[in-house]
Amino acid sequence: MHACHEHATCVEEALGAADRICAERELRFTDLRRRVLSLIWENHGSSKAYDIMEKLGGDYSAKPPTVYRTLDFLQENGLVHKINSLNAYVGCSHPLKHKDCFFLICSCCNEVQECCASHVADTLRDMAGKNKFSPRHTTLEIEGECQDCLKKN
Amino acid sequence: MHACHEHATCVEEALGAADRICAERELRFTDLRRRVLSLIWENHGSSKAYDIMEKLGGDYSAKPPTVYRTLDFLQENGLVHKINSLNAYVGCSHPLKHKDCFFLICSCCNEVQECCASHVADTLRDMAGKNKFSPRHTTLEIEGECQDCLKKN
DNA sequence: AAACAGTATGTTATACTATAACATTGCCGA
DNA sequence: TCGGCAATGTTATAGTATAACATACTGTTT
Repeated sequence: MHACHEHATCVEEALGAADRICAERELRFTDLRRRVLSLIWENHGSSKAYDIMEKLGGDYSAKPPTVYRTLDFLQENGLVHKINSLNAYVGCSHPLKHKDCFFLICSCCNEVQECCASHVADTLRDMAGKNKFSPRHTTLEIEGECQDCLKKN
Repeated sequence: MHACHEHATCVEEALGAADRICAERELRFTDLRRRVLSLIWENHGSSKAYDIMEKLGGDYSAKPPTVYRTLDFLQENGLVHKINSLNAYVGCSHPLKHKDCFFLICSCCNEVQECCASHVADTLRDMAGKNKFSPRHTTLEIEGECQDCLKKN
């Protein structure tokens, strides 16, 4: 499902992008934030907050507020997304232009693909408009089976 | 936001519809199930599981599994929907034909409007297809502000 | 009616998800 | 170096959900 065959590359790219974004915005991309983002990207699927917490373990012996605050920071800056239907978090594949994206969640291999399709966003905006509704944030998560898993089964 | 000005009517209609659906499917629409569905419909907004639990109180002194099991039953039979972004539940406005619906959630008045628009569903299905993805269930929740609240503010 | 099977509900305990409130540390400019 | 602010640590608790097992209810068969 994922286009990235050399997975270490994904992680490095994501961290590099985060470095740049934080530098531009004069935000501190601290060791903790870097480590959490890295852990999230090391997963092809989505990451649960408490799993991240355990992986931080050791030196950090992190507690919930530490993890949630870090996740909040990453979300606010478009570096990760929360998947509401899973209570889990995924790295954003294209930070900076991360508006109106949605997710294809394979319940077989657990991978999550982020998509952006402006015509989908347009359709949703039109529909909201017809209902006289002013949208602020859209949660669009489609659960199903990805191509690879369909082939296998 | 809601079309129903005589709110008691909504509740009665929803209970009546549930009666019919359960009868058709030879399911038991027990007192507990009826009561939970009624509590959900008495709210214009969405209902939290633990709030429902408290309202059941008295005679029932319900505990979490009782409430969640009842909610599961209602969901499985299309009588209520879970709003993942709120961890809350709403009554389904048109049970039996409850496929591909989505929600407009006003964060000002907390009302939730359920919508079905086949062209939205079509757009999403196309998009999934282009990504070689076979969708099973879609979570589409749009948070924003409804017409009434926009006017007021 | 009594026995039975299956569904529904009750009960106890616990897992999982998230935040409040306050303390401490670390960074950076005045 | 002092003061201020951002980041992280710490303790406690709130909020959401399920597992596992016990009991009760409903309808059918004998």
